Amino acid sequence: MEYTINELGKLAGVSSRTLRYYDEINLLSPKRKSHNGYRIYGQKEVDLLQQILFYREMAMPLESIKQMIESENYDETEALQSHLSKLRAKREQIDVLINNVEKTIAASKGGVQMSDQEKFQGFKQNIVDENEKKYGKEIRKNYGDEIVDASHEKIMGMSPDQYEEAERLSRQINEHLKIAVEQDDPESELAQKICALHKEWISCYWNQYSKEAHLGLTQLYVEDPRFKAYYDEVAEGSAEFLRDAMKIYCR
Amino acid sequence: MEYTINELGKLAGVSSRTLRYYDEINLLSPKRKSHNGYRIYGQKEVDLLQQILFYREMAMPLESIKQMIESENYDETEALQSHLSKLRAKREQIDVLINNVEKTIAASKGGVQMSDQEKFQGFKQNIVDENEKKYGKEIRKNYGDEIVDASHEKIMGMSPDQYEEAERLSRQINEHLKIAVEQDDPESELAQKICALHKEWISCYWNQYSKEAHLGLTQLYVEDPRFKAYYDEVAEGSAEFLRDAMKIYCR
DNA sequence: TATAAATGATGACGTAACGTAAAGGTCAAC
DNA sequence: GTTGACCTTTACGTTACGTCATCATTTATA
Repeated sequence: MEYTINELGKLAGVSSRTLRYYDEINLLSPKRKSHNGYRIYGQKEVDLLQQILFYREMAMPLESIKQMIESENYDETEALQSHLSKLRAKREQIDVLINNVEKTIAASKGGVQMSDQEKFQGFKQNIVDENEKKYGKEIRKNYGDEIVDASHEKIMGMSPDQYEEAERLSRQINEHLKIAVEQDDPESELAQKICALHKEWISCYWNQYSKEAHLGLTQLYVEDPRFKAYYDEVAEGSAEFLRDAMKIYCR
Repeated sequence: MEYTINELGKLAGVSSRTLRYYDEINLLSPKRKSHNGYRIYGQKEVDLLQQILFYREMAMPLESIKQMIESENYDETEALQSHLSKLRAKREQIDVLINNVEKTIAASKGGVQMSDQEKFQGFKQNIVDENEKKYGKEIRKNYGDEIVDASHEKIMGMSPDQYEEAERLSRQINEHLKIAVEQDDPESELAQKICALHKEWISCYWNQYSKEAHLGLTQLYVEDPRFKAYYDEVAEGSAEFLRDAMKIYCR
């Protein structure tokens, strides 16, 4: 089947402007242009648009969608599996929200009290979304979709206590790092303690821990300018220091 | 409890910029400013923010949220009930999407075929969203939340056939209207037939039909400049004509 | 067959909901 | 007494389109 821009738009529930925009940013170009310059979309484009809309539904920025689709190691079936897990996570989030609203109604009716913390249960999704926006591409490139999705699911399921614990660990690591970088000895007791803390910390986000993945992560801290910037903020050169210490720790 | 801007932001999972922006547009202002000009939020603001985030989660534009909250007949419990029904609708949409993805996986693996129509099942949400954006405020003002939400739920549940039927009716009405307005007789057979068709048409969207609501709707067509523009597009003065014909029809 | 209406194209400007950076005030802590 | 953590306002940038305006082409109708 071939479709004109409006036909495809109607089929998929998007405007023709949207399709023109997608063409403009090279996200989805028509199969060909007819002699009069009209955009003609074919079967392949229909399927691709479906994929794109899946990702868009998940609030992924178009730029990231583009990267994903363009990457050579893009596997459609894998992508669909990732969709599924994300959709399931989203449904769970909504269940949390439903629960929250029901609680709120009960609280407004009866005398049941809700803590301010509780009132924002279910909005934590935002953290995951932000994560996706900021680091999505690189992490997914390095670790694959399943791990990232699993991590996000884990965050979503975290209780306030667990979340607080992770934050506390993170602060502790950073404080120690500042001192350790000064001393500049990756073999020192402090450096190795930091590695242990860091292991604890990432275990808050990962489902299964492996030395290889952990070492790979600290390497990513050095290579990715945004992670690097974060650690340089903590202490100049702490990304490199952490990686060197981790090399020793992971032996 | 009192919170500074960052404390509240952390609690609710939004940025301080967001809170400042909400203050700027008078959506959520702090309880008071401390002597040094810092924004201080109190209990009432915490609760209101929770409400706002609920609506935002449903992709409602902030401007509409503002209108809702500001309207005198804003009833918190009622609003929460409306949240619930919307969340449930959203969960159903996600179920449709999950179904869709599973089908797509099956189609890519086995020989099962999927029609292009089917490929975009679940994205229909967009229609509802757009509706909300364009007409949300006025209709909600006139008809209350339950009716609007119920209507949206009904649209979400429509099969492609049903949807096509509604579209067909709409086109038919418009064609007849063009002729009838020319003749300019609201009592004519044609005019009354149009009313019957229009009843059929809105019954596609409404759960329970009433003459009063129907008459009210055609009155809204005359009063609201956007509906009016739509009907003037069909035929100059057709909004008024339709209302006049409906007055007779509803007797 | 002429002409109106629908559909397409390409700019170009507008918008919502913030992000982000610049420039500067305030306050606890070392 | 100055450093660093928060706060302020001002202002420009961004994403994903919506919405004209203007022009070409295609299709339906008089």
